[in-house]
Amino acid sequence: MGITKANLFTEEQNHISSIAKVLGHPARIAIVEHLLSVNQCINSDLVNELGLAQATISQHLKELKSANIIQGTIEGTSMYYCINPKEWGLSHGLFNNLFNQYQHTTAGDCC
Amino acid sequence: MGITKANLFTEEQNHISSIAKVLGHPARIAIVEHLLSVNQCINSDLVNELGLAQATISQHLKELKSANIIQGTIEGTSMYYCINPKEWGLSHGLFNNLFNQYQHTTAGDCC
DNA sequence: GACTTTAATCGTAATATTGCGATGAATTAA
DNA sequence: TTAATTCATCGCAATATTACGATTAAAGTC
Repeated sequence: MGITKANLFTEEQNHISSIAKVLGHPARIAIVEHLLSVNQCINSDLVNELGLAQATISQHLKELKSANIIQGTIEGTSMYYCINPKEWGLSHGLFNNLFNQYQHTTAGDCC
Repeated sequence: MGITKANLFTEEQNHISSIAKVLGHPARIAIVEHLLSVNQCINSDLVNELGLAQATISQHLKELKSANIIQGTIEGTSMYYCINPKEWGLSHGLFNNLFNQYQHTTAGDCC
């Protein structure tokens, strides 16, 4: 069937998994890391940086943008992309909550 | 062509994206959250908990296990699963590093 | 030995993802 | 106006993912 049964899960589970899914590709991690270090850049910068075709980078940017992880503004013929501060902070919180749920103390009776 | 060009990226980029990819499905988030709260459980527990078929849960568990996020031990006819503390801590660090790279101060000249 | 429980694996169908060449639309430069 | 720059989108091929029924294998119960 190939279609995820989103209705079985909570809003929060769907949210964090959708962020994780978008980060689940090395090119998109590389894009995000580049944006974190240079603050903002355009498509062609990333083509030079990563060695993927322009259409491929554009597609990855589209996915990052549709997940609200990045945002973009037009400037002349260029599209400047940067991290979306709000969603970035939100995602940070979601992942922190998840990872911090692990209790070393009570995890003694583990497999 | 549907195959990720892993050689273009660093070990760390491939590592964090592979963890993100595995967490990029709400069922696997739900499985991990359940393991975090009950410490250990078996396949059939998750079938009851999530409402997905046994084969589907088994497949998700396999992916979580192949990414080292969980581990399992056989006990009779059951397979007990739990969080893999080492990989969990490692992943926590990777995501923390990523999210903490965002600088509110220098991000003023953003798009 | 026959039966139950448990879960991995196989096979299959539907859908999604990845990557890129080609095309098109928009702005800037000459 | 013509040409160059920039990037989104289309269309396609290769591959991966999701979901589940059916089957199989292993261990425990009667």
